[in-house]
Amino acid sequence: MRKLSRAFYARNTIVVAQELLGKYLVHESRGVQRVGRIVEVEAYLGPHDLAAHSSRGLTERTKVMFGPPGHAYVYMIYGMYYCMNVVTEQVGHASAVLLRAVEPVKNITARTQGPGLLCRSMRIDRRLNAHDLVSNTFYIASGPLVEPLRIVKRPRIGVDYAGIWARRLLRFYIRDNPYVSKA
DNA sequence: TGCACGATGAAC
DNA sequence: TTCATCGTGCAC
Repeated sequence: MRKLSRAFYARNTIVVAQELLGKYLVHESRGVQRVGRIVEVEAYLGPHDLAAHSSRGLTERTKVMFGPPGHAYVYMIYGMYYCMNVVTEQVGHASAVLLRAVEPVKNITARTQGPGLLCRSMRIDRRLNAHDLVSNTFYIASGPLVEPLRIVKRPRIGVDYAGIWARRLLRFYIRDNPYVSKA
């Protein structure tokens, strides 16, 4: 397992999103290290992307998106779930990749299909917002070399309000992987 | 200071 | 299709 560096995140968001597939999300809390293999993501391309939170401008909630790459943007949705994103590109670009599903690898017992369940199963909550992912307790790593993944591209989920941006193929997942969300 | 609503998930 | 549940963003 090789921890991803800041340089990995400081690149084109669509590239980072697709390369995050097959990587390992690691979170250690209260002495328990949980690991999940990322199988589904969505790219959010900055303030001009009407589906992205950063399209509302720099606010208290979205300021992490406007910050440096390689940090976690964690927010609460519908009053009961958290969603986790990885900030990409350069400071001010306000782009991120939403992690939508992982395949359980270590110390995960609950379901992991969908962004809310992913966070619940890996004990990711508001306290991890703005956390640096180039760290020792919360990070993403690459595993042993594998054959190229078959990646499916689809429109993003739950962003129908975003006009033409809702139709762009910015949701990526590993073909035939059973842990991809059904939505 | 109030209020409509959401990058969800589950039940009906 | 409806509902749980609450922080955020914006209207007033």
